[in-house]
Amino acid sequence: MSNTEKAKPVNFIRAIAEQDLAEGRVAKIITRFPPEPNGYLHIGHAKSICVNFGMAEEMGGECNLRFDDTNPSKEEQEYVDAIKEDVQWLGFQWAGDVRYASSYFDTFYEWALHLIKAGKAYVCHLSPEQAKEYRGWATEPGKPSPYRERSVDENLALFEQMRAGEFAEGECVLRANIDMSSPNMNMRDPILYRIRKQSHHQTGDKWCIYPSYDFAHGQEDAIEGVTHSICTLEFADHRPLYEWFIENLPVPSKPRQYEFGRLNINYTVTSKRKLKQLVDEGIVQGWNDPRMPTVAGMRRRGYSPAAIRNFCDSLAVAKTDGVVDMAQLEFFIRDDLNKTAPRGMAVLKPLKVVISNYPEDQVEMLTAPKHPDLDLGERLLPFTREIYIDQDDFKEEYSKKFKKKLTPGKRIRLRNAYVIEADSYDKNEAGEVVQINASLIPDTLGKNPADEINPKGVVHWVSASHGKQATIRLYDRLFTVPTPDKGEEDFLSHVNPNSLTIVEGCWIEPDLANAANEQGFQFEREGYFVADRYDHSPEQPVFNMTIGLRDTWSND
RNA sequence: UGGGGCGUCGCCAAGCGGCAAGGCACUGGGUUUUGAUCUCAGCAUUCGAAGGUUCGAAUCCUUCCGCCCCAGCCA
Repeated sequence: MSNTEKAKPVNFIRAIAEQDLAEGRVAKIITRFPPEPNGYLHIGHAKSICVNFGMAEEMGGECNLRFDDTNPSKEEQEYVDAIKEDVQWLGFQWAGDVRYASSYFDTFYEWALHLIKAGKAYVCHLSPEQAKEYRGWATEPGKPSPYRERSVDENLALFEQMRAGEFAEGECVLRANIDMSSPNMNMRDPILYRIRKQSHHQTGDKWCIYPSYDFAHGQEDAIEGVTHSICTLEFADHRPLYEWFIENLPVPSKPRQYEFGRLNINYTVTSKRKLKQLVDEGIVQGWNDPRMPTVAGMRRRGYSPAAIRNFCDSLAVAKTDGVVDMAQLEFFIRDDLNKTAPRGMAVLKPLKVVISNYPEDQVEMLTAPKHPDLDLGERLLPFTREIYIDQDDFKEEYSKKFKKKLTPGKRIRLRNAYVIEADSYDKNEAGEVVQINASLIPDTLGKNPADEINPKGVVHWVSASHGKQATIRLYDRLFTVPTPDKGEEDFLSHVNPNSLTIVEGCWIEPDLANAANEQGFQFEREGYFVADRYDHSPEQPVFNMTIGLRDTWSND
């Protein structure tokens, strides 16, 4: 491997774009990210955003944000707002104003008229069931609709009636006149317009007919001068139709469509429909639940935009439809947070330690760097006679395996503080260890004990009298199987019932209570945590676990 | 099944006729007041399968096998 730069994953679309630029086929790369506002963006969209905005950015081009809002029955303004926020949070800015397919509806209507006049579109009164029959099947060609031969004038009049609301929903549609025997089902007289008597989040009640995806998408691209229209593999079959419209309509430019493999990650789902189901059925607490693979969820979980972008950029843009390991995403989350997150100490399962030879009323303000490498300044750690350590860091019996834990008669380094030795411990009626009685080894601040009996391990701690209490929410994967949406059973049957654990009564070092919402930290020896975007306050601190530290030792 | 797309290490993925990059994961060593980080090392005689062409094939040709997508008045 070269030590100056890492091998970058390939992007075959980018290679095409570079060639188009070099050969002068296009003067500037224009891409677009075209979500339908029918749900929140997820990690798969994040990759698409990185591809579209990233390519434009790096190649001196532009990328539009365009809502593909051609179906009012599924779309909402809430989603429009959330999507805009997510794109910007990821660190991208679209060229000019936000675009809407719906703002081109007048043009699409004119173009529909254009096709009718050219004898290339007709109003079809077949019912949905009949249309399905007429469409034929893979091995058998479809039959022409009995309405296919209507005259131009009749079609013009009928289409005007459709537009005027004189037909009921489902009564008729406008179809293109292409090829009922095409092996590509998309070419068997596809629908251009259907009736939807619903108000639209952008256009209100202006229309009761709405263009189909196929009749809209390429033309939207053409209107905006998009040069490279990038979408996922399942649209490859639509490309001939995309091109048919571009060829048969007086469009201002000729965009080209390219498809790449959609991003899948194991132990989660990336389908707006399924994510919506998790929300609607109350399995999670909303689209921005930290367990969700949505951009808003990952944000609330404490994933940084940089980490998400690094992950997306590590993925190749290719035509294979694979499933990426969650571990790969997690690597980039840790990688970024390790480099940037201030350190702190938090005790999740408190066990009191009383240091018998430390004066009861004494408080020493120790200092510790906020980051081991970065110059983020120092924090103050009050050290007192009573402190808390984690229950897991004390073992009643010493063994080689527990050499890094505190055990009776053994010493341990308190992180950023002194070395102590456990003298005895107390149990309650239930037999649980409730208190450690220890003694402080003098003159061990920043140095090893004079007797050279050095501690083998380091544990984190919080002052019992000066620490603050906090609620910490722990997360586990949302599904118990790698591919919850494959196989026979409903994906909901694989939901992990223990994906959320709320731990009350955790102790955090005092400064941490003042964390700004959304500030991420590394709680040393535990993992990365973020002050909840909505629920955290200095009075009632609430942290969400972003991800645990890499753990290479077998826990007992 | 007709059409479209894809099959290279557990996962992602280079390679495009000259003798298998890289990342994640994993394993082992070193450093360490985070069992983290960092660091060093290991990790496909083999490229879905079988034939063929060639001095030489993951790369070319045949056939076969497997997986995904379309058959909504969804996008």
